[in-house]
Amino acid sequence: MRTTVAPPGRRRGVLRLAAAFLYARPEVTLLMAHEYKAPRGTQDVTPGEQSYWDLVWEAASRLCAVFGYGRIETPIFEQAVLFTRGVGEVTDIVQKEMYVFQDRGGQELALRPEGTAPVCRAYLEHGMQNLQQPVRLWYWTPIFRYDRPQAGRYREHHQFGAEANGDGDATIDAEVIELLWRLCEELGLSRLTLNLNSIGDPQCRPAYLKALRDYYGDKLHHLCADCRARFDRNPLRLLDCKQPGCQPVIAGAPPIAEYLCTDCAAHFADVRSYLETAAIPYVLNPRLVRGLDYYTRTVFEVQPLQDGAQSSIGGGGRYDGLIEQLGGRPTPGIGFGSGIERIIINLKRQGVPVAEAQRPRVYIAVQAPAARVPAYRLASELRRAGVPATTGSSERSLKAQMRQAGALGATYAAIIGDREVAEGTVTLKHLENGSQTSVPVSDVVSRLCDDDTTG
RNA sequence: GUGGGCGUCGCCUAGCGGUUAAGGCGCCAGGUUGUGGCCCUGGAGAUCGAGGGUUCGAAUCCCUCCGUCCACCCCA
Repeated sequence: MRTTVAPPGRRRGVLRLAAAFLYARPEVTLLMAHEYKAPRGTQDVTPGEQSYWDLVWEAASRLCAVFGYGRIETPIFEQAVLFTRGVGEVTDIVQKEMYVFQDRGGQELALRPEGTAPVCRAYLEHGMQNLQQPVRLWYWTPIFRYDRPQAGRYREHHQFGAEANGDGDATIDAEVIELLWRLCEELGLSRLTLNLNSIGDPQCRPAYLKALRDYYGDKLHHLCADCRARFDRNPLRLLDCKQPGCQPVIAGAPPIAEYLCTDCAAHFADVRSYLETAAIPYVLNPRLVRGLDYYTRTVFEVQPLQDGAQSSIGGGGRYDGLIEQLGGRPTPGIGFGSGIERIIINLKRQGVPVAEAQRPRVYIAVQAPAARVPAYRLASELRRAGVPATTGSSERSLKAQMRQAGALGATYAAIIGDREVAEGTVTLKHLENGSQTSVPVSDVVSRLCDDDTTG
């Protein structure tokens, strides 16, 4: 005998039909719980996380003030050509990671994929060449890259960065590096390495690249597929391949230090000596190269000692050709970008303490309907006096409100009920030692302002 | 873009062909009449990521997609 239950396929069909019917009614659609999710690779920074962000923001802004850098904010999107021309057409950032779109007027725009080019654009646009040089600027901004997300790598992340334009002297290199390093110090991060290298300039780099290609030319069959691609596209990158099989070849490669022209070599020696003067513990890393086309001479990067993958928490370098590339007069520049999320990951890993969440000083519990207005008036007066005050809801029992007061970490609970309304008082309970007293309403504000230490 | 692991209440986890899908945290409500944190009791909360398939029967097996994590690539 056949069962009356429809086979699964058909049952689902019926359900689908019902669903289609429901969805056809807009008022129902709105009620259906829908899966709204933050886009892939993005995240919400909830109140519980803010202490970390505040910590980094405060250290960064304080240091920038000390170093004499002024904050600049540039638009979150720019003409796409700014980046294709500035960062380099063949870089990964431009080729496969930019969020590019057309606005309704047909302009090609890009969500900012890095911080340096916009700052240089603003430098030119505002005629900052006419200010005292160098012009020292810093920024804190979201950065967008269409990448495959993983730990510490997001499609939207935030960077704190600094740029000094208009002065090619090695002291500026040292200053900018010192700023980044001091940020790490101030935040209490330890076990970090500051890698340093010089990749030369248009005078000497071509000769080095030729030497590198000559050396690699007959060894391509020993290399990984990535390296064979790098050989054509970006030979400097051959040097920092992590494949074990490529290491012997890298070890025998000509070191760039021997190919630096006298100017670059002298500049690099100066940078190093300034860093030593400031006791900044750098490590020379002849394999350190950077992925953006605009870098010249000094390049640097701060890394945690641990794991290798996308661990860099900040890096940068000199870009003496960039401003000219963007249409300005030849103008030297140097800067860095640091990833806030990655800094925070390391703060957490290293257990760096952060401020605990903001807690109300007083929680005002409403015991009876007659107390609603007096309770709200008291809350308003307290806030006006700068005392963090949170009110309970008269819809909940006193017990529930007291529980909430404790959960929020309030120092005091101010209880107002029929008795207090009649007497013109509030019952003030100190939640840590449990003591409570009756206080005239008119005294509560001064009592909670002055009395900072005891109950 | 390439390769791999994983997806069960808000969070952490059990279950791995037939269970009313279990527990902890958190949340809510009680433990007598106006009071928190500990304890006790109860409750709400999960179409087991989504869609398809195999099967009498699927959270459990297969496929696709999505998400997430790891490595590569790249970078902060």
